[in-house]
Amino acid sequence: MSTYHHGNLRPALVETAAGLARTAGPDGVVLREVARQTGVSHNAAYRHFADRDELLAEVAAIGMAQLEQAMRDRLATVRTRDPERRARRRLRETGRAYVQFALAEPGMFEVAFSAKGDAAAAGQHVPEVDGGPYGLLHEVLDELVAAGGLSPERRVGADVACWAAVHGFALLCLRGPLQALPPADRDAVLDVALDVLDRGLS
Amino acid sequence: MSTYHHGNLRPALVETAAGLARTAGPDGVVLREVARQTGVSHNAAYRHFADRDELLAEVAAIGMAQLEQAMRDRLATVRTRDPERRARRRLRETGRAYVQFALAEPGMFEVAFSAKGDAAAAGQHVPEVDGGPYGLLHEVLDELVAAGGLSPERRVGADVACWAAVHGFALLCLRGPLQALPPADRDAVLDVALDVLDRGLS
DNA sequence: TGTACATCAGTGAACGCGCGTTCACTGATGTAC
DNA sequence: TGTACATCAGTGAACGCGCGTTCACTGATGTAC
Repeated sequence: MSTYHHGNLRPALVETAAGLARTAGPDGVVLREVARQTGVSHNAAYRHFADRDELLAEVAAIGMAQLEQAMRDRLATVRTRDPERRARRRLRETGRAYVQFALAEPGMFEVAFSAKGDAAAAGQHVPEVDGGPYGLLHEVLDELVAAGGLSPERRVGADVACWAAVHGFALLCLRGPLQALPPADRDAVLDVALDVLDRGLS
Repeated sequence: MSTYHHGNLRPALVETAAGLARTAGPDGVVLREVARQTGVSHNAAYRHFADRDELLAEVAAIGMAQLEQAMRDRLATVRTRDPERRARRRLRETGRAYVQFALAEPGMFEVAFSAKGDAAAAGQHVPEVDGGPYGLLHEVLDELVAAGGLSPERRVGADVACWAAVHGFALLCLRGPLQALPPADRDAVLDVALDVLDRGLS
């Protein structure tokens, strides 16, 4: 039996679980189904994870990493030269990519934000820059300050203002009253909201 | 048996369900538990609701109504006289009340936004003014335009920008990286975010 | 006012489901001598 | 190189749980005559 002493079971389970998360969200990550799809008995996972939550937390981390990567990929497409316009453009693309990921991968997005008490985050008040989507936003806002597009005193609450705006927009589209908005309108409305943000920061 | 021909079972079930929603969110609204707490057999609900989703939708409507009421109550406390300042202040209190309700009543808030396909909303793209929290926001923004605090062309995307900001902020606090933020800091950070919004609109 | 009867709004038992988790186990692997 | 043995990483069966939903039922209510 090739599944016996699989050798690679932990990552294999995580990968399967991530697939389920993608298509079915947090509730779709069911231990027995993960085992089934990995071709292993339904309790084998307990050799590698204390319980379901531990597996889910791993998937959440993957979701966060994917979200960050999607944002980084998008940032790399900005070709603007002028430093301030460039920084401003990068900020906007950050937000666009965030929303786009959330809408393209709603299951993963939801799992990423469904982690119970994240042990790492529990200690700190505002999350310190730790990489991840928040770290990236932080970087981009720092760039904007450096380029002169944002005064240091307004830099303070900028992170949260930006994040709240795109996060809220994404969720209003996913589970809220903007559900039925056609994609084209969605982009337009998002752009207007990002304009407000842009104006509010400068 | 006083529960036999209860006479008032439907509203009684909804009320019990709302209580469960408050304390335990959508997953807490369990038909059998609702019946149990109402003192009625576990299948009696089927005389009044097609299924669990129908009951949950009713609770969601209550949640929305409560949210709106919390916002209206807060609006009534604004005493500012100068029309533009007044309108601006009212807009801010709208947002504060929204976030405050979400944090004070996370279960209800989540249920309010967890309704499956809301039949009413499915037809329209951007929800028309229908009362509810969105309708209230709409009114307040109209006031701001009337008071000269917001130009008509910037009025267009203002609804979504405002709603996304407070909705996102609330969710980052409830299920996101701002979970551990102490309440006092939370208010301060929200105020900064609302400042950005305010500046972006004017 | 009294009675027959239709209708309504509950009941109790059961179905079928799938879950997370635990138990004692066993086959595969690697290491010491 | 061969063997004994400890350890590791799986297995299969079972537990206990609670759910949503359906069924045939029955007690209570109201109405027509």
